[in-house]
Amino acid sequence: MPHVAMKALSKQPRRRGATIYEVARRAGVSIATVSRALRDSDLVTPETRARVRAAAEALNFTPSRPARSLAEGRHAANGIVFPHLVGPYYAEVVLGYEQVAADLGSSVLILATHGRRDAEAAVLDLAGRVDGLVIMGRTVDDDIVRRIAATGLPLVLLARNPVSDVDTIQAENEQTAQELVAHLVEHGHRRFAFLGDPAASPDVAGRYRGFAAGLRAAGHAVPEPVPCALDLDAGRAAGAALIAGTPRPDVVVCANDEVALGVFTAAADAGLAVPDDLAITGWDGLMAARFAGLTTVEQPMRELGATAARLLHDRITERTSGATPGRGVRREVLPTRLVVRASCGSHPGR
Amino acid sequence: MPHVAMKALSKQPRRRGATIYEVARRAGVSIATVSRALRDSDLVTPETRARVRAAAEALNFTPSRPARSLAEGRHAANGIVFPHLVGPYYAEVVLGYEQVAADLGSSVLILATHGRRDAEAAVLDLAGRVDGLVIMGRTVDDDIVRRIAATGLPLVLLARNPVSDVDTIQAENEQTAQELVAHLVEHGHRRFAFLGDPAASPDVAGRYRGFAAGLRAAGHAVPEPVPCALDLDAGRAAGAALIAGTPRPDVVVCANDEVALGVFTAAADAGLAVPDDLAITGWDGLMAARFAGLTTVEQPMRELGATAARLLHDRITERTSGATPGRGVRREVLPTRLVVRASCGSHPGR
DNA sequence: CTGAAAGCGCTAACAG
DNA sequence: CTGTTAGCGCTTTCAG
Repeated sequence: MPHVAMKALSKQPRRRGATIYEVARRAGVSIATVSRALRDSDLVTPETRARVRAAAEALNFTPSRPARSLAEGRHAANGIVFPHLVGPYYAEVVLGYEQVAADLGSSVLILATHGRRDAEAAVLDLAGRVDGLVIMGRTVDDDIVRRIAATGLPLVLLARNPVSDVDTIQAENEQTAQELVAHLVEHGHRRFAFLGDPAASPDVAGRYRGFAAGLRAAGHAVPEPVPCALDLDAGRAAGAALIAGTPRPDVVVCANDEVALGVFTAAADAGLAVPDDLAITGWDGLMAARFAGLTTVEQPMRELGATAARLLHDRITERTSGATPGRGVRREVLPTRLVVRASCGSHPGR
Repeated sequence: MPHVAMKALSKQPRRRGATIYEVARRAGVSIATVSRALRDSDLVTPETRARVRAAAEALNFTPSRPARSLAEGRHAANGIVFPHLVGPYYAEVVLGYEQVAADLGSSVLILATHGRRDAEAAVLDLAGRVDGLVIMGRTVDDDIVRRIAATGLPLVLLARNPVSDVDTIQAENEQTAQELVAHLVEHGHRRFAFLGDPAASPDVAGRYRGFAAGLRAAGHAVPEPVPCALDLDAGRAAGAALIAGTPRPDVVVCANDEVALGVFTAAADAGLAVPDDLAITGWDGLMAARFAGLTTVEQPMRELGATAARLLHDRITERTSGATPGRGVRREVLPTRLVVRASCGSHPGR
């Protein structure tokens, strides 16, 4: 029995809905004409187009995306890889990305690597589904990035250290951190602590560098960073430890807002008043920071994603149109802004 | 000139990286063997497999996803459609979704319809790229849902009213809202206001119904809802209007936390003390609510997404394996929980 | 303006 | 265990 017959017998149709062939038959034209008509080619009579459209509608026809992609050699989709979506930061970045990517006509695929057993394989797989990819920090190693870049897939690194000649977008860290410390020094704080792990993230590393520079500029000693995961619970635990230590710091500079908020909680647990007993600062500019009265550094989370999407799109079209391919690596650093609220010390003037 | 030659002349290769043919040649086997070896079929000698793997690695080969999908008749991907990613709610839901979808072996596509000129077309396009789809409320009309369902694409509705016989997952609204109101009544509040538009979202509608029921149960009159978009700024504006009105309400029950936080701001602007001059409640259980001391109703945002992903996965595999197809529609309602904090009134006992 | 036919790169029968 | 080959559904020449 020829397997063609076999196929006819199988229960599950291999495809949902109609194919271009059925539309063609129904409209009394060839599949080529259907293809043209449906994509507004001007090589089709308005009449024919109408007939084809009617047939397509009647059959509730949608072209098969894989078939289209295979034939066209492109996916009309791009993706973004980030560690996780816990907390507002990555969510905002991804939103900014989706917003412009979709406006630019691409579908967007997302991949959170955190806790994934086989993050590398997942990223590699993703790379095969898109026309371009944004890869954030703390996801996969540089050699994976290199390997993907080697295939010629347009790539943009986000909040991550540059790798060979791949475009990179980051937010400013060092300078604003230094500014923050200068402000804290003005408050008269003397015993500083830094909560966060510079080794775990380029952003945190930058913030710590600025922190250290600011302290040095003021003639203070620079404490070692206190490693801490970037979430509420870790912040609370680390904060409690810091508070219990001797001598207790005057101020703890946290690697992000969630850690800072965790320290807030620890301070409350210990019956300490913020900022008088303990001053606290964060980083990111979350909504929660605002309502907690947390001094922080706002970074343009949404804009980071949006910028990445735009840059990626440029690279993709550049590549397609063969125009000025790879006119030099691009490195963008988006500005951040110190937002002073109550948690860093008393501001009598306000 | 035959177009085969043309092709050879074009600058841009239609495909990045090697094809299965090159790997086959390099490994000295057929493409079928390469395909098998790379997918761990047990119909291949360990030796052969090794040789193929080596060749593939050397060529930095990754199978073309469209080609695979076309041949297999499936995408190994599914998607979720939501209105936007502004604020933590949708982000959490999407995270929960991504988490389990990825664990279950699918790539995930996301689509935010908000502000999209052609949301319907985008959703239809998405539908063509996935093996199954989760559609949230406030995205596209029911007839689009029906149209997609008609193609046989597995579908799950989330935080949205049921449509024909499509599976649906929602969070409990009415009952907990009633419970919330009962608590407020105990506080002695008399003049209630509801901030949010029941017509704009099934969730808000449910909350308003519960609000009304609670008031009725307490023998209070039920005020009309005050329409309000679900974000900070809208909440602040609407809150200001409410505060300026006569008589000023004792308590404003907000459709979500962001609106409530906006009202907080408005109260601060007006110099009113919360909860003594004005009590406020929210809904969702955001991190910011915690730090603002906002009484709210926690809903399992992450779990909503996760549950949707699981249900969708079940439906997809069910369909594929031809097992008990569509064993009745499924409707799940996830529980929510009242979280009392300071904003709803004084709690002397605490 | 329309049709025929050649792929796009891979999977899965089928036949060794 | 491995190779041959027929599609998967659509786009795009190349000829009318």
